[in-house]
Amino acid sequence: MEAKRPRLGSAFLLAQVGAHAAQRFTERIAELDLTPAQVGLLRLVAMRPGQSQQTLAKQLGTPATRLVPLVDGLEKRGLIERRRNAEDRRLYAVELSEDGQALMGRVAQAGAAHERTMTAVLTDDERDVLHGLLSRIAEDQGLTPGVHPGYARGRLS
Amino acid sequence: MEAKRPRLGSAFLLAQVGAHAAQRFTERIAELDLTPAQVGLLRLVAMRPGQSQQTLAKQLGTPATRLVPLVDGLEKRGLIERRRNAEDRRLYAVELSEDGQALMGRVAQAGAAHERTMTAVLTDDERDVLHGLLSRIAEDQGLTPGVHPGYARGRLS
DNA sequence: TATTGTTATACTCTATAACTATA
DNA sequence: TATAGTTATAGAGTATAACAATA
Repeated sequence: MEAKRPRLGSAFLLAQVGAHAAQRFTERIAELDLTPAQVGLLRLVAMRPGQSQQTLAKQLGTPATRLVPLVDGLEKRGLIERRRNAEDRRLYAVELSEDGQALMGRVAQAGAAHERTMTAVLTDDERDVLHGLLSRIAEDQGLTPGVHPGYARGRLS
Repeated sequence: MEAKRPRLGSAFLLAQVGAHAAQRFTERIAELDLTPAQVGLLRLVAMRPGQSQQTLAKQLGTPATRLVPLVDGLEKRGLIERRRNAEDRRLYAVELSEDGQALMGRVAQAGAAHERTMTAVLTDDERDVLHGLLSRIAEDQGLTPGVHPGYARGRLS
């Protein structure tokens, strides 16, 4: 029973390969006892330390209520710290702890290994070309660098 | 407060742009009162008509129990038909109705429009290059043509 | 006994809204 | 009164397992 093979557009391929990439990365960071949501938050906190939870939520496009248990878990593991803002004591200033910074180093290693396996079939030149095309699409589509759109909808990967 | 801008790898860009592409496509087909899960099933049924629900579930990588309400909804709308297999009456033979085939034509139109907007920033030559690179990665990673990996984990996007 | 399809239950996850503390 | 953070509730969606029909 042979299947008809419809022409698959680049948009579908992007969604398909992108979901696969997210899935594989999820498996890798699971070895560090981290979920994609946690890594996304850690990455944002690493990029911009000291922000309030409301600000973080807005940047991730997620309701603030989702951040509370996320921050709770990472704080209990000693990866991030909530410090009270002296000027406005309603606000927290969320920062990475030393352990958190060390863990982000391991996340970066996992990301590098992930990068290699995902693009293993390409030559170095082709990798550069792909990166350039994807960067231009990301910018054209108004995507925030380093922020996965999945946060806005609860679906991570 | 300027942010450090870490080097974003192609793997992350793939996940980010891919999730965005899936999100935008979801919005487009919502105008046809369809979800990504429904479109994925319709596409598979269109490619290989007459298969049983168990076979469909295996190809989508999803538990068979998820297929039941999915098929139910599409059958009630008259888009697909469940016919009993005469040789083995435990099995259904799932097929597209005429309305279902017509709707898939509109889905294809939505997909084409989606394709144009997603790659609007690229030249024709660049579109071909991107399609070639993504196709090779998809094959190298063992992805099934036309099947979005999200089915296997419940997350569609 | 094995397999297809279905139903039922429990579980996870999410958002909405109400609540507390601070401004 | 307005805002940051938290908690509580209810809802949607999922998988696991039990069930009925057919082989």
